[in-house]
Amino acid sequence: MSRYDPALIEPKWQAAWDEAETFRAVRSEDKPKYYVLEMFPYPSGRIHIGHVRNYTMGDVIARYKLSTGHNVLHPMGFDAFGMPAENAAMASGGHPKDWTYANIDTMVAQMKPLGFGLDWSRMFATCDPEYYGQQQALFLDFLKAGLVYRKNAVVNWDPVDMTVLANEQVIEAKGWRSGAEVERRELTQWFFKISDFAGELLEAIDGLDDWPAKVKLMQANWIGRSRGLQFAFSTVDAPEGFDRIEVYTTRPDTLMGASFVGISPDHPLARQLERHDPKVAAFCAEARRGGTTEEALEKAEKLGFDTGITVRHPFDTAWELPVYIANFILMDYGTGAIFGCPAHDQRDLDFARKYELPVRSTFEPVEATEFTPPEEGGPAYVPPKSEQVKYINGLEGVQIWTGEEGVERAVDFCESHGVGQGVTKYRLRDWGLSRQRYWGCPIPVVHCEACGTVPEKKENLPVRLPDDVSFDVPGNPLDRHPTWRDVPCPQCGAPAQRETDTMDTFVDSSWYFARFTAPRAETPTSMEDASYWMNVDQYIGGIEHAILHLLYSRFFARAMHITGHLPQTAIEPFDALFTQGMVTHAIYQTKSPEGRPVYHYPEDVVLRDGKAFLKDGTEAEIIPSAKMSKSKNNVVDPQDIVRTYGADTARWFVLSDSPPERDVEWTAAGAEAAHRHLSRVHRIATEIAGAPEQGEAGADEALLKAMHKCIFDVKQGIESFGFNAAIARLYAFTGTLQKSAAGRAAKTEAAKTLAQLMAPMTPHLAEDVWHMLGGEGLVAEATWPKADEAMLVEDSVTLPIQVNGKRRSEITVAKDMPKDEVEKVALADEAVQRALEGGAPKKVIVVPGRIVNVVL
RNA sequence: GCCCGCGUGGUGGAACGGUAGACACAGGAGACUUAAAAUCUCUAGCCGCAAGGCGUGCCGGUUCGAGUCCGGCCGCGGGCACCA
Repeated sequence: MSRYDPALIEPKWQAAWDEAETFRAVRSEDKPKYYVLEMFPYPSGRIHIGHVRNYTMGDVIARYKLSTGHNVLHPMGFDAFGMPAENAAMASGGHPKDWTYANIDTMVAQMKPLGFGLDWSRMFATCDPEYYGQQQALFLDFLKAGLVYRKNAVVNWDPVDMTVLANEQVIEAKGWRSGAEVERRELTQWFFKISDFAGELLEAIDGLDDWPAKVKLMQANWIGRSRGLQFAFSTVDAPEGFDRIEVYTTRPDTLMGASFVGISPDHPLARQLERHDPKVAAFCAEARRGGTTEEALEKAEKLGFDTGITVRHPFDTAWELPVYIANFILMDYGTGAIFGCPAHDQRDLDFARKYELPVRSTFEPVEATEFTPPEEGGPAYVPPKSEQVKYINGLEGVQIWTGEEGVERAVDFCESHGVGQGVTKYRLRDWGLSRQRYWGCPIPVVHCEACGTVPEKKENLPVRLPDDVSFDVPGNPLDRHPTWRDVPCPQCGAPAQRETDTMDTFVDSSWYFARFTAPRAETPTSMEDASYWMNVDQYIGGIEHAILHLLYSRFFARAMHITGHLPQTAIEPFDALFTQGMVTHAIYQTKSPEGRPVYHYPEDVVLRDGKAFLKDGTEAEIIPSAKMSKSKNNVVDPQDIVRTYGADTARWFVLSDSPPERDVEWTAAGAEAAHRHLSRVHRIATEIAGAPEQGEAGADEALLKAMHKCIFDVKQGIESFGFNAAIARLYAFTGTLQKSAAGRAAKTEAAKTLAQLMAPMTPHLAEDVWHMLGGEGLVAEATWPKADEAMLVEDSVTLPIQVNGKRRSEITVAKDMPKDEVEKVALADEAVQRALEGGAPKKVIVVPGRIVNVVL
């Protein structure tokens, strides 16, 4: 009798699938299509157990859909541009290209043994010139369609290395290499006009029925539609050309509580003042220090500079408000100027107290018990806008309105008095795509002294990255390349320079899903293929991409439609989205004599009675469920797992213990258990031949009934992403099969069905069992079993009996017993009688088929 | 700081508002074995001999009934526009 030997069977069945081209996606109209996609990986060097979980989930769906009669597209590629390749080149010489392609080779070699049902013939990397050339073509079409433009924007500037830093390279407001204090500096950069689509992208969220609600909420908040008032304050003693300051506010109802006007250090007025007043210049320079992230800005101390300029209140021209330059106001939002209402905004209140500005409430709680108004030292009063408040100092006398009513009324009032107008604004900013780096897709334009910014001609694409570059000095090698920049102007032929910025890597990942539908097309997409395969029916990836990647992709799909690269039906490219959790692993930690943590590899630790010991007997602290990280020595390598247990065990385990949307902790014991179970299934299958021809009375029927229940539950589990629940059912059914006294025919049928039900998760083992029991062809190509409804019905049901909501007993009754009968049986129950103490219940609630609750 | 999640036995987790702890790990007991491994059986939230009581991060609310819904807090995680 052969033992379960994954090292033997896994390569064998992988070869069989290759031979049969089982997973080659073929466009044909005879079957419905199904496109399943996992977020493609960055080629960091090795695949991670988290990848295994992600791709296994996709593979379960892909294989399941294949067995339900679909043409399945399940591709794989690499998101291959980005900083780590340049960092590697800086750290250890070499070229980003060599590093990246070597990593891709390694990772593909690690992925293949896992037996994913992927169409490898469609593979590409975003750093392939064939891919980024098409991306350049898209860029040129977007440019022509007015979807791209240039403007100034701030970057993190390292004044020592003289280079632009990514946010992650700014550590505590200092450059990661130089340690120099980072400055915000303006550069002219390229932008996609995503803000033109803000309203559309927001409204279309409603149609994304199969997206997680939290992702939709995050996107909606990110786009951030707000209703407010835009109006101008007239200034007193301001420089020429600044007789008005435009402000935008979402709280015009607090206008009578205004106490100052704040402008961004980058506001034109601040810029003007800066030119003539060294004190202003010093303040603005100080305000521009530190990183560019919203988090850094929010957490920085709120500072202001009194310009000495004042503005007149629109409803009381005798009332003058001071104008401050304030470091927390962004030029990108609204108009770069606000009015501050300290009573109803904590940040404004902190600011007012610091600079001794007046505080004046415009509304208070309807019932002002235990309320300390901000005037008297209380915190800013900021109730939800849906809550009713009492306007004591509003524009229209004393009123009780909700905040929403107050805002709408204030907009109407201001408009009717000629003070500004109601406007809808979005928080969403345009997408800056310029990166001052080498390892990215070159932006295909040329700067000509005579013609200005000129698009490269499409026939000259791809604009290839030069290979002869070095990374021994900071900055962008394209900038200092001796010849690459110099090209004739595509328009006039005069000497000109290429754009040296490359594209944000989010651009690469914003359309790869479309490219997979025709990966070798000579245009970015092929309409025929895109129309057939799009949309992605099921997209699977990490929650960390909830906002940017997914929003950019939604924008790109719209832009690609406008430029004729995608059909109208594909403007929402992902029909269903699933966000999976991480794979975590315990950290084993001891302390060095100096008290520093020392991390130990799992293989150097012995577990005993829930405690961890090193080889020398020292006990190590166990930190459970930690994100895997190389520096913490708690990374498990899929290759090791496959070598020890086989791919099926790895696949089974990553799906089994936790719901897919949550994190799962990798434990050696868990992997061990998964492997034991798979061996058991294999053994059961080999033993069926020895089962008696005739089973015990009723055993065949009981087994087949359990089988149909299992078919039903597993289908349910897979279709609802309840893989862990499906696996729990498969464990149970395996136990039933093992113990069954059924005859050989019934057992064979049950085991073959078990193989089919396990096939999406453990495809190699399933093929082996299927083949062993005389299944025809490949189980991967077999039709999914159908549950027989008649086998699912039970005739009696067990109901719990509660007394006052606490379970006291249970009764078993016929499934269709009428309510009043059930009530009678329940009341007759011994435990209920004891609780009643001879009295009558106040009420009896009978939920048919569910529960009985007796209320005393 | 802002936005979004999550929190259930020793552990991972299950549970259309309806028997909290399915399934699994670790543990305990037993069978088989000269012995071990492998395998199989039983057991198992906590306290308690038991009857019973207590239990889903904490406090409060809605409900006949709350892990699930609502409000407030605590802790952990994701995102915050140049990490991918």
